Amino acid sequence: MLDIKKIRNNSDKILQSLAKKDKNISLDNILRLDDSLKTLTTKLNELQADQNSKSKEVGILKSKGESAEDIFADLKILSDKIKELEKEQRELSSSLKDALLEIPNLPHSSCPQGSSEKDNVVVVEKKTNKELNFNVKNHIDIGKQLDILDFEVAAKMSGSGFPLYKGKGALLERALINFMIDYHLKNFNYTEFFTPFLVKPDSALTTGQLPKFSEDMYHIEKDDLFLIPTAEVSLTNIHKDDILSFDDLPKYYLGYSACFRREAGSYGKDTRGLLRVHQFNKVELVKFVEPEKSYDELDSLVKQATNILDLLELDYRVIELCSGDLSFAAAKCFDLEVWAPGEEKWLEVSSCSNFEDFQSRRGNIRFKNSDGNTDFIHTLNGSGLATPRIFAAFIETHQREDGSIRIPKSLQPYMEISEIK
RNA sequence: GGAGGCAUGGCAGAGCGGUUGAAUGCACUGGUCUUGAAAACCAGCAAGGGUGCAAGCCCUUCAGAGGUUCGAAUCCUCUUGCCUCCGCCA
Repeated sequence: MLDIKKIRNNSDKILQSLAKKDKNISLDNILRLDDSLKTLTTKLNELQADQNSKSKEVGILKSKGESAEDIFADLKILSDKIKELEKEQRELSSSLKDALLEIPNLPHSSCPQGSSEKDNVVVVEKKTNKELNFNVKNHIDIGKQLDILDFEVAAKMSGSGFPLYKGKGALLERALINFMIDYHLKNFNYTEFFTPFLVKPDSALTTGQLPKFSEDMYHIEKDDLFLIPTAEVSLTNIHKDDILSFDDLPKYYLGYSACFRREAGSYGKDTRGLLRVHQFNKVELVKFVEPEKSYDELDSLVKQATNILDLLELDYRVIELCSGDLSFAAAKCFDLEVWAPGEEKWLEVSSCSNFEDFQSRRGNIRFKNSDGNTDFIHTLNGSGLATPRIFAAFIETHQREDGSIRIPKSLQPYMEISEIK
């Protein structure tokens, strides 16, 4: 959520900046509502001040045992008027808030300009694996041949888009998750969480999934709960409505979760096998940091996620998203993509974003700064990483001519085998 | 699922329908004292909004939403959360 004061005072600049993300945004309605609300509030405050002072007089008279009947007539009129204005104020401010919740975050000035993914910038590209000089298979064929993935059986019970990992495949999936969690825990100062997978609407509002993107999530109607599309939702809401103390910052949180996404409307495009699924596993990193440091924290976040790919011996690139390709809540974002030689495609396996104070305003997450004043904190998150596409790229990259899969050194302790065959 | 209890400032914890934004303690900040620290003493210390160059002034907020009343932290209703007991259960 953007700061209404900033919108009020710099509407042209803000609109210009928003247009880099979405040209169709208008602030007219918001400015109009804000103006009405301000006028109304000023008037209401005057009446309330009058009411307060007169009520105080009543208190004094009563304590002396004197009659206050004369004042009551005045107060009755005041009271009626105030109730009327208060109702109007409630309506106005809730309309204003609803409108503000629909406005995306401003892109950071350093983001490349552009309207779509075509304008994204490759900042790092690292291909260290040798070209495979045999008949390269894709992950679906490998999965079938080694009997580690079964999409047919999964579809029988859940429909398409729900992978079933089997045998060494299930082991590999579990090993990847544990390896990634341990890596971040051992090398950086993260606190591990295992969070709820279902959350209340308010939580999804904090991180920006609601109100605009309710169609993307699974919703349990009976209990009004949403299945989390990412652990970002639960991890960020740990501090909803909190005021964190400056000495406790930065806070680095990590959590594995299953992630659930409806992916409505994405049929047919890159949906084969593990490429786009409704349920997947992800280790998520979330940071709560002071505003001055959030861009340094973004850099280190990207590095931390990237290191995993180095250790898994995968080919990858880091993409800096252009303004037009940024998500709703992000001010700046880097995507990590791995090369899948069987699919012959780059697969997005991580998204590392700085939200600045966009989420913290929505979730009312604040901190006491070094001056002792409270201010909204900056939040960041990054996948570290999402498994299904890692899994696909992993078995495609490490496949051998004889059909087996090589397990890199880093992962061997987690699997206790050096190959899947 | 059934029965009951509770919800107040960073924390703990008072609070009669009326000069209560809210006693007190802890924590925190500044000062006095001290070579320094501790202790003691003094002072300050909620958030949000409006207005003003500023000092300041005004308004709102006692889980949330409604209601009663001239006036609500205090009374009523609903919602949410937590706790205790019973039932069920991996």
